[in-house]
Amino acid sequence: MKIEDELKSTVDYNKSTRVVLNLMYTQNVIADSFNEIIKPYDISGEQYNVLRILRGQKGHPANMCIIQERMLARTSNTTRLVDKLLLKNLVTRNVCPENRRKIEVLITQKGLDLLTELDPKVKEHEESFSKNLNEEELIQLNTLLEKYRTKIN
Amino acid sequence: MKIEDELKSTVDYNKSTRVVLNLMYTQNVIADSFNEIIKPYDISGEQYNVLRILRGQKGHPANMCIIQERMLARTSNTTRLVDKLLLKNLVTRNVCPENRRKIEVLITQKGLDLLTELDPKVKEHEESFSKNLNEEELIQLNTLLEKYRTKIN
DNA sequence: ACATAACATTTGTATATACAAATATAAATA
DNA sequence: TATTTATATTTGTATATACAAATGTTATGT
Repeated sequence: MKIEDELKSTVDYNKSTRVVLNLMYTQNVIADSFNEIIKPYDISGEQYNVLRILRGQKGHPANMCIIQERMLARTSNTTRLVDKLLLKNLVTRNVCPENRRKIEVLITQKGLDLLTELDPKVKEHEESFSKNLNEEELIQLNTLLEKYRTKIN
Repeated sequence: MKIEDELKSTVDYNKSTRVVLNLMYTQNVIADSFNEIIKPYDISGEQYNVLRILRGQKGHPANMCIIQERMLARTSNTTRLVDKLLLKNLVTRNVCPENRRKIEVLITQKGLDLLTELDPKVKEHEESFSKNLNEEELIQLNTLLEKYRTKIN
């Protein structure tokens, strides 16, 4: 559906505006649908994102800086995000002995189990959208997005 | 820049995952850059969005339902969003005489002036990204996004 | 060694958002 | 006309986020 119709606009946007609105709107559609999936598991999208980052560490601890720079949305508060995960025993948190400024965050077995349970649902979610495009179009969309966002100085 | 590099991933994502992450991440880049623009004017992105909807009404009042269905992100609280705009005298709010359940929201001259001042900056913002693509690619990106998000039942 | 700067994280506070329940009005039905 | 249902908005509450300032630790320069 055209973005103008989604947003009930009576006038057509120009191409530059359309891309911005299309991107913002599409991201919202994806995020809403994703939130439906994780809602029963009582974690937020951001919390899920952190768990994924920690699993990607493959046993190596991640400090706050690392988590922050790998997150989709650079939240200003990784501390409180990790707090929430800690309360649910999905991660552990310890002061790094080599550099006491740093905090070592690790995913627990419970956290890994949660991700394993979610994996097929997340895969299904991703594919429910991507199946609307063929292989070539998927590659094209990825390429265009990467090209689009890159600010040239 | 590849999404894997942006998110400091050591492994490559599959195509479906890449699109989701690319979309989420790109939206964040755009939103962050947009927030920079409006920050000096002391309004949030959502508030700007509501003002744009109200200007689009061309003098016709909009009620809460209309505002909500035209917003990029369907916020669960249009009331408090309009509250904020009201405090800054950017909109007026009145009970609709024909249907006292409805609220008529109108943009004020002050609100229109603010938008006029922001217009060139917003245009520049949109074009700073879209200039990375040529005409054909822009059309392609819009088409792919519209196709991608459309859930087939 | 001491002062200063840089780094990593946390905390305070104000604002924003999500969700459900409450309120108020209008329309439909018996 | 009284009752129920539907519609439109608001409010309460809990949680999340943004931003700046504060804290604690390590590195650097004199």
